[in-house]
Amino acid sequence: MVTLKQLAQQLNVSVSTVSKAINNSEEISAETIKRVQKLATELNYKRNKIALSLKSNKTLTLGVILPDILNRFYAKVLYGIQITAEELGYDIITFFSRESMSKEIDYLQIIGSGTVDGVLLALSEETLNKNDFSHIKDLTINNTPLVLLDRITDKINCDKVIIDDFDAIYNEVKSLVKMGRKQIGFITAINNLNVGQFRSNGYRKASIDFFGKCDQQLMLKLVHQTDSATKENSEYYRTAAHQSIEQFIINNPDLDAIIAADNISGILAVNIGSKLNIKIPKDLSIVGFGDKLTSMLSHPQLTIINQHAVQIGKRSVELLIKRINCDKSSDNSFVTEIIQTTTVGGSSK
Amino acid sequence: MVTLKQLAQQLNVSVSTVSKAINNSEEISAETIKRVQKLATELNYKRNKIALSLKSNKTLTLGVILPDILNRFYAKVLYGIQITAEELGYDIITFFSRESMSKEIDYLQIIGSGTVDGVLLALSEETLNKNDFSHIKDLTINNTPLVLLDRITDKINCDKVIIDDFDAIYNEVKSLVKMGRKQIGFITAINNLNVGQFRSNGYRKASIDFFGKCDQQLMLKLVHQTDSATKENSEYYRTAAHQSIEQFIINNPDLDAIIAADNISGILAVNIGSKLNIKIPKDLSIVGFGDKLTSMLSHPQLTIINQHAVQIGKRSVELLIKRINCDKSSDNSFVTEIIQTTTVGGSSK
DNA sequence: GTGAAAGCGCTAACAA
DNA sequence: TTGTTAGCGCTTTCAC
Repeated sequence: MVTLKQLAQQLNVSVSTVSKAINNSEEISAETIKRVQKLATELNYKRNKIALSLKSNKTLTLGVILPDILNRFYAKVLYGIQITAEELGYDIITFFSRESMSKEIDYLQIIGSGTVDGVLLALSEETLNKNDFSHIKDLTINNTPLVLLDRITDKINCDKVIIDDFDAIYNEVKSLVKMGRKQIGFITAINNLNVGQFRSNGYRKASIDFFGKCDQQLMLKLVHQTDSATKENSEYYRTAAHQSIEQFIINNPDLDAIIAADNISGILAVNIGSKLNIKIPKDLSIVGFGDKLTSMLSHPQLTIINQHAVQIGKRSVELLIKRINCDKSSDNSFVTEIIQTTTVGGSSK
Repeated sequence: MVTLKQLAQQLNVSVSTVSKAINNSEEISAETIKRVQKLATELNYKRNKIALSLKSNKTLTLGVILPDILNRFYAKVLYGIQITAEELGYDIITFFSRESMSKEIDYLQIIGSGTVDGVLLALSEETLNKNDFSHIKDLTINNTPLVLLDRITDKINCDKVIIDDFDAIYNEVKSLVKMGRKQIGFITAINNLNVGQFRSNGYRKASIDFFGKCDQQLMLKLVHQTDSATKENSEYYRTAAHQSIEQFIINNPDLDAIIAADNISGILAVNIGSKLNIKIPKDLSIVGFGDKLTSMLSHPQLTIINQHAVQIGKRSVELLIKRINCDKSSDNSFVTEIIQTTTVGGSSK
């Protein structure tokens, strides 16, 4: 790595002159600037980011902690984060907590040592279950801006970006009712997450509003312990979940619609329904979470609720950087931004 | 952020004493160490990574450039990278080139300014097409260790990690032949990538070896321009590719096996075959790339060739860090590591 | 056992 | 217009 010092020596000028010339300072004569910059490009000089960070106390780097990158939703979130961060001149340093609280703590420790200007975090399942957020409050003490996304908690005071989980399901039930569906079931494999709860609540409220009651028989709650992300839970889904869903469909022959709260149950339901020779979506309309690709991969096509994951990433970064740049003293109160979902494809168009 | 200086002032000792005490130096008396460390934890002192980097000329950070995180394969690669990097004490800073050469160049520029100790790179489609790698050679000049993974080129001299694309397909054909399949088709949507070519070549060679010829009629090459990653090419797959595959299957009624070179065509083929009321895998065995989850989501189940993406990420990091730590002068020649694929699930077990 | 000083690469206030 | 100096936070050599 060539340094200012080396350039200065070769050109017989001082380091500060070179520095100023590199930065096109008006203090420096046009000629010197030219000489300096010529040599700089020749020697492929790049200003050392580390040194700049030390001086300016800004790293232009954001820390990102996501629970699980193998979940397509978070992959899209990360995509949105990276693209947007880059547009705004920031790098991202990325961690995957694998739904583990201790990993989350480790990563926050690493991040807390001056490497980042701000943190984007989606809480791990374990953290949410234990309902303990002390490790995150350290950030606040350090005055590091934080944006919580998707997996959030009321217990931390910061900017947040979420999707309208409750409304998403509520509106989906409403729309299915409008299309003439008489018995709408609900499957969830994520009732242990707060987003999962919001979705269940949306279903319950809608059931009561539109059918006068919420029949527990129509709600299938799949329960499994969180595996490490590498295992992908695929064994669980392949066996236990598969059977439960099949039983659920068989036990409820009058079902003419199913809403799945997570992105895998929906696809499974389509496959199982199709195996059971049920006409989808004619006799059974199935709605799940996901995106266009998810929808395309299932056959017959699953109707999907698009969570606009990229948008969540994007808005989170925008909020975070705004917070980083805002005057600490002017205590702008924190905002919670709600990204609207939309329904696309399949049967409910 | 509390600094050594502040600790020193509060304790009425010098900065260097504090530094040594924090680092448990033997020069310092046990008592002082205790005093210092007590205050340090009290004030939540963390040594400033940036300052350390500047001093040591090591960042303990790796740069990662992947073409597309929405591709599950690369998501898994990234997962493997992060986990392994963390184990070895490194952070990762992540970029997605979106298959664009200019993005790749931008990112290498950013990375080239002293922020990372080494680079992990899977080349963008555009870079491979243009066959121009000058921007990458800059790294070599800078003496930044580089590991190319999955998408590689002979033109760059560095460590590489790839999967055995040729053999994977070759062996799959072999295994299908052994199971009595008489007419094996091949579908590829990635013939523009070098990995795609390897796979096609594996099919060709195997066809010639086992059937005495390679019938062009049995090879379907899907062509589409690269969209931005957000668009997910889903429109293309939903329409044009879907039709082409359907025609392909209809035009080749004697087909009793299909190998798909990419992870989407295989799933599409399953869905289309099932729509055409073909018994899968009894009458038509379909093999594609992917992982357990992919396989589980298709119905009937796709047989899949597992690329062990996590393993690729893991080995890449290990090679890179080994290279970072090795004596620059001792010119250990570069290695190319080949990760073996395996076939799982579905019909070919 | 402790401290002073130099230096990593850079910028910026101030001096010349 | 150019150069000198100090300092960002830390480590490390060398005095004391």
